[in-house]
Amino acid sequence: MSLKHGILGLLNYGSMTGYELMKVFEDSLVFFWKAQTSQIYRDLDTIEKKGWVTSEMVIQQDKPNKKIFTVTEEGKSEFLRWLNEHSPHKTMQYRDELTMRMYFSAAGDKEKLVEELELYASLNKEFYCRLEGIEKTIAHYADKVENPQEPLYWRMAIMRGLFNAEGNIKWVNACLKLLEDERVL
Amino acid sequence: MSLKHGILGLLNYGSMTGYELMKVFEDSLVFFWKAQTSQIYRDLDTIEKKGWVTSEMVIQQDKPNKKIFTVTEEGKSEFLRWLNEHSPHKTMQYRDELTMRMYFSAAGDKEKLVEELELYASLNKEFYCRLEGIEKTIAHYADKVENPQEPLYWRMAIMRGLFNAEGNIKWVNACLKLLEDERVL
DNA sequence: TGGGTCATGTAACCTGTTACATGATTAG
DNA sequence: CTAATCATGTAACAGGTTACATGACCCA
Repeated sequence: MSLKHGILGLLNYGSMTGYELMKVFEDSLVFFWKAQTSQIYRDLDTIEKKGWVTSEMVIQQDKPNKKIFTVTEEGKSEFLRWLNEHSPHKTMQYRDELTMRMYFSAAGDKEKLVEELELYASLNKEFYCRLEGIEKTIAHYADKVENPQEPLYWRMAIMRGLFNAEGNIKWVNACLKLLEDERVL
Repeated sequence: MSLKHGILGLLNYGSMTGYELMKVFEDSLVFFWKAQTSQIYRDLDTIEKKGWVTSEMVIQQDKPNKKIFTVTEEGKSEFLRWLNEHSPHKTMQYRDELTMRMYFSAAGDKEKLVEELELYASLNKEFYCRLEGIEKTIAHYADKVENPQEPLYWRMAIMRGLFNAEGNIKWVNACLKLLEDERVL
C-alpha cells in the first residue's frame, strides 16, 4: 500500500506525466519515499485500469510525446480512504537491517562496523541539513496551493525526518562510545 | 536481502526447527524484524537449496515430526559476507507511510489524524517499556552464548529501538502542539 | 469441550529492485 | 562533441503479506 497513493496525492495537486511525477518524488518526497521510475510507470498503468486515473496522450513535435494523467472521482475517494484510515500498528512493525546487523555484530569485523556507523552518522547529518534547506523553501510554494494549511503538514512531515536523523546520530554516538570503552578494557 | 540472513544468524547460535525460529523472531527480534511463519518456512527451503543450511528430519511419537536445520560452512561464510558488507546508503532510503500520510494530511480529517498520532505515541511508549524490559533480561542470556561480547551488541540494537521510540514520541508531541496552535487561530 | 501448544506448510498476491532499451533535442 | 533533459517503458526477480489447511496432544 503506497506508491499508488503517493501518486494519487500528487495528482491531486494537478495533472502530470509519469516523468513529472518521477521528478516530484525525487525533489520533494525522496526524504520519506524513494520511488523507482519503472514502478511509477507500472503503477500508473495499474491505477488507470482500476479507474483511479485517466490519461490523455499529447503529441509533441520537438519533444517525445507524453501521457498526462488525471485523477478521477474514484481516485480521489480512494485517496481519502487511504488518508483517513489509520494504522499505526503497521507503522510499528518495522524492519531495520542495520539494527539486525548490529544485533549479530559480535561475530563480525569491529573496524568495519565502526566505519559503517561513522558513515551512517555523516549521512544523517547531511540529510538533516538538506531537510532544513527544504523546510526553508516551503514558504515559496505556499501560495501555489489552494489550501493554506498545506505547508503546515509538509513541515510536520519534514520534522519527522529531522527527529529521526537526530535520533540516529545520537544512537551512533552512544554506540561508538560503548565500542570505544570496550576496546580499552 | 534479509530474513534469510536473520535465520542464518540465529542458526549460528544452534540448530533449530522452523517453529523454534519463528518463536525466537517473535520473542527477541520482533523489535526490528517482523517475520511471517510462511516466509520462514519458504526461506528455509530456499537457503537449503542454496546449500546454506542442511536439515534433518526427527520422527517423534507424541508430537508432530520436526525438521532441524543446521548452518553449513557456506551458510556461515554467506552470513559473514552479509554482516561485514556495509551499506548505510540503503538504510537511508527508507519508506515511511506515516510521513507520507502526514505530508498529504491537509486534505484529510484532522480529528482522525490527532487520534492516530495519540495512538502512535502510546504504542511507542509501550514499545519503549517492552524494550527496557528486554534489556534487563540480557544478562540472563549472557552466559548461554560463547562470545562474551554478544550482549553488548544486543544492547546496542535495543538502544536503537529506544532512541527511535523516543524520537517518535517527541515528534508526535511537536505535531500535536502545532495542530493545537493552529486550531486556536 | 474448547483453547493453546507443537509442527508443518502451500498458493496467490502485492510491492519494490535491477537491469535493460530507445531516441530526439539542446546547452556548454 | 558530449552530456543532460525529455519521455517512454519491459522483463525478470526478490522479498513480504494474506489467507488457508492439517492434526494430535494437553490442560482447565
